[in-house]
Amino acid sequence: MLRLVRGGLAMEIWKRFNVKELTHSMAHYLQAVAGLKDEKGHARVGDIADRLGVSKSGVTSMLRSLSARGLVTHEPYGCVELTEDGRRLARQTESNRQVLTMFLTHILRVPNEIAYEDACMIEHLVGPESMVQFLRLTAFIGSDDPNAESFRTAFRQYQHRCATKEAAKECPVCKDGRCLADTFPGLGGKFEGEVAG
Amino acid sequence: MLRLVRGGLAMEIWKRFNVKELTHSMAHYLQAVAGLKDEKGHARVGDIADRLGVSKSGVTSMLRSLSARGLVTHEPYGCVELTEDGRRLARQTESNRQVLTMFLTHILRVPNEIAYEDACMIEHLVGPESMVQFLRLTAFIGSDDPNAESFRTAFRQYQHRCATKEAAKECPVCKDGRCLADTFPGLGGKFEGEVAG
DNA sequence: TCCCGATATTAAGCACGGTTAACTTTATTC
DNA sequence: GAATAAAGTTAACCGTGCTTAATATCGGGA
Repeated sequence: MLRLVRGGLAMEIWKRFNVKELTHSMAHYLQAVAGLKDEKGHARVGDIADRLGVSKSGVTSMLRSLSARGLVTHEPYGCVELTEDGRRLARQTESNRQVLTMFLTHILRVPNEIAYEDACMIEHLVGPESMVQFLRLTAFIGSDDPNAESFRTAFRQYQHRCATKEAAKECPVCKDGRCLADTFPGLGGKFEGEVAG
Repeated sequence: MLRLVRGGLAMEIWKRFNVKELTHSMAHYLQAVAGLKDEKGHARVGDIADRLGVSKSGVTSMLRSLSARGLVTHEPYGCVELTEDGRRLARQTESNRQVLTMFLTHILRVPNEIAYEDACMIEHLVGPESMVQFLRLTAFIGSDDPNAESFRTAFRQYQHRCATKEAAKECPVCKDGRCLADTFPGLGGKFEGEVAG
């Protein structure tokens, strides 16, 4: 599956993983700097290292990369500042994480710890077009629109039915009493009773 | 944010990115092998290289890694076979991609190309607990449950309202006539009229 | 059977994102 | 104001996943 990129050359979709605006690490460095700036007024190498659980030399090295991309400024032995681009990307990633976490916990009702981890893994990889739609769906399902309210109730009931094999027999979605989740690879019935709510 | 891992040591959530069962590349190599096996009956180095758009030496090298992890078998100059584990992971990743693509295109109505790319980026990163809930939500919204049907209609209308600033003024979800999408970083109103439907 | 072309592997190198150890700079304390 | 502690940097190294170039292996035709 190819798609054109700027310049006319083609690159397989899966390979674009490595040319994303931000790597997973970079996204978290930017968020660490933004968070420290908020909380303490400044971000220093040691603070970033502590917050991310990496060595100080690792931070120095990553700051070089981020500097080269114009996302932070950092003179040796000084504080780290986000550039305008860096601030924008930090905000965007943070917002993506919030929307995804909200969707996973409130709509899908995935256990919190799992939701946090999944959101953290993909926050920098989901494009803005999808993210805004995630936000719209989350907001709408949570709204007081009467259709949303009745949907919430019905979907909760459906999730409960799917959580036990016996109840799934009367499920309007599942076929032949087989929950879709049963045919879903890698699950092995491990979700019986797992859905909160 | 820490969480315990096997062995009692703690690892920051964001760092688990690098210790996932599969890397992004590995997931796609496995899927390539599975696909070639299906389509041609066998998978050879050159076929994999062509399908993924990488060099043959890159394939050889990656097969060494996958072999070491027990996901493929490959004797020099021979064909590549998936092990039981490799097959399982290939199936799981493929299934994840399908569920995510369906959710993004059918529920969120993200343009196809964008949905494919986003699904491809995150397919190996979303845990099974979240994936099965994605599947349930997608299935339920698409079902003929009357609550689902009225919800579909209402959500489509909401998406349309949000797609133009004027209509958003009457939106039951947005506050003060400001669509949530407007306060969402990195969008800059670029979604006016973008939602199909 | 020998040779050639296709196929595959190895070798060497690169960028990334880490590590530890050694060193330098800055800050604190007396 | 020097000694020392704390903070930061550099150097050397590692594994991953690619690249190109050179080499090795395999299979089919004269």
